[in-house]
Amino acid sequence: MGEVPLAKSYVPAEHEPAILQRWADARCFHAEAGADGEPYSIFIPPPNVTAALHLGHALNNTLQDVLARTARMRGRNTLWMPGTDHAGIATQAVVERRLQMQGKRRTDFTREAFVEKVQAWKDEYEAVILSQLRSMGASCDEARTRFTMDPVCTAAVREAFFRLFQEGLIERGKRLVNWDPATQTALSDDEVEMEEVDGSFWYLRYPLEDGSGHITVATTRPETMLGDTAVAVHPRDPRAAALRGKRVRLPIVGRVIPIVEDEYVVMAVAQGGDPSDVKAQFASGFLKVTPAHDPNDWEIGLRHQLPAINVMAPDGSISDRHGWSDVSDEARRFVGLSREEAREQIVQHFRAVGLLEGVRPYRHSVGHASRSHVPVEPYLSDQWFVRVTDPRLAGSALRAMRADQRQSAPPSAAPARPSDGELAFFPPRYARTFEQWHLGIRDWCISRQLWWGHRIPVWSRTFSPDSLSQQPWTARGAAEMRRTAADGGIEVFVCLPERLDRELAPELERAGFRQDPDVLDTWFSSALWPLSTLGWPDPKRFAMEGLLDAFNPSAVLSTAREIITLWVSRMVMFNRHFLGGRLPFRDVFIHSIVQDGFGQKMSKSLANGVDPRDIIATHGADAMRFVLVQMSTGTQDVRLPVDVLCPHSGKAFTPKTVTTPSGHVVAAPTQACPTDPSREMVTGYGVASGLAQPTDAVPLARNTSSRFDIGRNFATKVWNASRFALAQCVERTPSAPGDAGRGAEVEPTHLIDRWILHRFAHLVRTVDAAVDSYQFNPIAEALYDFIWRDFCDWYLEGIKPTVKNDAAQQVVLRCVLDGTLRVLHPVMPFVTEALWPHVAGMRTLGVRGLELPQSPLAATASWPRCGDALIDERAERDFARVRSLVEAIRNLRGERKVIDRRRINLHVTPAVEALIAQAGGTVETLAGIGSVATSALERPADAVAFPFEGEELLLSSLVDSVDVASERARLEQVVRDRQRAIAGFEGKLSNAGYIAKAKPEVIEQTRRMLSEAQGDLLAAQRALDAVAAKA
RNA sequence: GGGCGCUUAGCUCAGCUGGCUAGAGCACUGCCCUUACAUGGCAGGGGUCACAGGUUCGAAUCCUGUAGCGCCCA
Repeated sequence: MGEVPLAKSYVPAEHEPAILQRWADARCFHAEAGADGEPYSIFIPPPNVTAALHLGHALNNTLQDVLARTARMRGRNTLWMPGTDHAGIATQAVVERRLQMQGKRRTDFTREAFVEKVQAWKDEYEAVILSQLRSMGASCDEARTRFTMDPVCTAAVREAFFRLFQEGLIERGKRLVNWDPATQTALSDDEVEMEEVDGSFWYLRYPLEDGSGHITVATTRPETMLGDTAVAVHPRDPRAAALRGKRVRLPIVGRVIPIVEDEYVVMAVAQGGDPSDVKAQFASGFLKVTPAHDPNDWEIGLRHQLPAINVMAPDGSISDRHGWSDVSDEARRFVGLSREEAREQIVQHFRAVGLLEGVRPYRHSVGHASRSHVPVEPYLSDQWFVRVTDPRLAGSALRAMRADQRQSAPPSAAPARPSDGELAFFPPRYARTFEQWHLGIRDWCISRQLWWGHRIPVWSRTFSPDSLSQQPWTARGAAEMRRTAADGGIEVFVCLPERLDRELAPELERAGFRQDPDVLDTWFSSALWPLSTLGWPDPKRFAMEGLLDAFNPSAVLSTAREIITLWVSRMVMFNRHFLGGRLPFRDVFIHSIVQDGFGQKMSKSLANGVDPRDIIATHGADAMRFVLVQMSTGTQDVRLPVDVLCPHSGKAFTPKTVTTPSGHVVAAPTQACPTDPSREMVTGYGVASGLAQPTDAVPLARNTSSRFDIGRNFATKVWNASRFALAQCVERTPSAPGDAGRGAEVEPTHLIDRWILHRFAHLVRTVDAAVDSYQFNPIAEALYDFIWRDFCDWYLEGIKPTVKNDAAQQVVLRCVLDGTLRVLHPVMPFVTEALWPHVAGMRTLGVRGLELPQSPLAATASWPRCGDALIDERAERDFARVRSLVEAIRNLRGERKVIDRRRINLHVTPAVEALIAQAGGTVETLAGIGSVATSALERPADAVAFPFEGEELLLSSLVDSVDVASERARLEQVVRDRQRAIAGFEGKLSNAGYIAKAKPEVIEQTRRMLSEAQGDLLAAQRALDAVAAKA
């Protein structure tokens, strides 16, 4: 080790595979429950198996890896649990779409055969996702990789469902759900996207029953009028009193329905509605109430005990077989029409009979199914629900919140639970999202009419009341629930725990019971992720003893904003419910969203996401990780302009764009080669939209982005700085066996050595604080500034003349390099691991106060421990003076275009001479000084003066001849500059309020700066006089 | 409708509890292929901190309002 000379530059692809292999061989990311160190765990938010990961995932996983690697190096027993999610509806949809292209449908197959096809898709993408994670350097415990439909996860789902069922927290209910008539399944709220559509407001006249006239309702969905069971008016509407107690006769249907008063109704402007409210401008003041087909009407129906009449079939057509019984002859001709046709014909009818008062165009947002893109129908149907509104669930989630992040008092609970008040959000503002959600939470519909997912373990049968005998199932370990159906029959629901499947399921089926065909909402199994992956409820069965107690609760969940309600909430509720109040994680970190160059979120459906493997190919994994960490600020989402990489020429270019039907800007399906326009390529959007297919001649183009250049350059810089540092350490003293890095220690004496150690200690402190508060951008900034500016620009340049012959300085150099690679490792694991054998292999002596125990791998090296001995404020101050002196001189050199090679002479005062002596050659080296003269007595003919710390210093032999005019101009500029500064400081100091109220140290600092500026001014004026004398 | 965020250099973004002359990277200009690094070095130009009020000795930072952009929930 340490003998192989380092190549001239760091080429990621030449190192990454070998390093991955090194980590795999060492199994250094595998965690066991009983291992040394306090447990630290993170559960990966399992990515959907619908598609490969994009940079949004890469961002989240990089941040988790930074946390995991840091924890591991700090000596924590660290588990990062990887895995993937089956994503019921999304995955089924992609597979169905693929079948559709072959002209087939799901129903052409048996359920088992179809599920097998989805399984094949899952296997393919699971493998892709896991390999993406691996190539990013994610330090997951691969041996523990889980999939949400693994047997171990299924066991948890079954147990959770059974317990909730037994506890009365699962119920069968007729509710309005978001129904997708195309796929004929219920959708959760988050599977519904609002889209702006051009619709209309139709104004329909409903005659009053007593023949005294009519009222006019305004609606955007006239076809639902068949199911109207009331008309509502705002109680403050001036017309309400006269109508109180009256009824209307519903046209077409003939149903006589009441007029109710409800504050939900938007008043028309003419009746006192808010003129600035668009709805009020369109409102008639009367609202048709259709509880079975509108969520707001459903609520009104509940308030006024109105019947709900469902007039549609699951496919969205008008139907008299799903709850509509009072079908009149006139209404019969609408039965069987699609909802679109029904709308048209009903409007037609109203027009024909003179009851259509008007139509006004209206643009409004309508919920669309996120997968099938058809308008969602609020639909009354039988579904399974989890009663999350129960205090045992939602209330428990609220009580878990940390007191300082809560706006409202938590619901009281007896008894208090162990993790009450421990859940914290970073950034804290997201606590509000969590709290608001739980305060307004609604029961959670968990059935999905799909084939891909966890099948609902409930068997049911309807009995007539007289034939219902004693059912034997509960006595044998099952749970049972009964309810009376609309037709008077008794429905019996039997829920089986998994262990009884084999025995009881066949018996149930023989007894006429049928298993619910539906599957559970994906989030049901996701909600159990921190439990199921650790073997709950039966760790022995899966050889996972001890894991649950060691690694649950986890340290932190890192996820995106919208997940707070979808997933975070449900994990908190379930984990606490099933583990006696224990939280699934103590901290929740919400990361920023990666957008494309047009400010659009990267998404699979838009295909504007960039595959992390593309960036790894062009820039390397470390470069990608560094930039992602750097982009992670607490406030803003991140814009990432994406370029296309031409497969013909290898050139990156900005693609031509098109606007999609949905109004998004994306790279056009095909692009021309930037050097040879006759050659073309296909973009990711081209493939995803089906508008283009890659071929040999027109291949798929990968993406890249110049945003990652800085990361690539930084990795190169680290590599070369290390290479140089290693080359300086000529006097290698091989470490004695067994002395494990705690041998003799060196006490640094050079100012520059003391300074860099101080800076290093400061770096570690900064990174520690940033990691602990989940502030990722400051981690990257601190590393970059320290390594590039402090270490490379100042330290390495400064020690060049001395280090070769100074063994003690070599020790400092090696130790700082070693420590730096450690602190950098969590962000850039590959380049640090590649350098590690060379650097670690060379370490012999240590520096007092800096603990760097030896380790065979950077990944398992311990985090640097910096003692107080490294803190040296004095060195910091003195070196700051050195820097400003060097900068002043360089500034003059730059202005005069003095080439770097040319040595110049410096004339200084005794005070500055002392500083230069203390710096021990650093000033001469960094400023290109040939000689330092102590006397300001004589002024060489070619002298150029500059102020420094209030004194006049001179440089000579800068150039062969001095241009007096430009010299004067420069000095006059200095004078003006200082005069302006002095005026500023004096203004402050002459302000009585400032003197009276500002902090003393602030005033003191202003005074110091004033006096220095005054000294500088005098020096500049003296120099100006000297120039004038010459002219 | 409720909630949250953003607007700082040409571009992408820092700037925490108010206090040095507002920073970084890229881009731009000049000089330099000096034996770690041209994926580099040195120097430089560039900002009425969206707008209008207010609080304060002092505001990019705190408060109010206005305009624009975006996200989440309903």
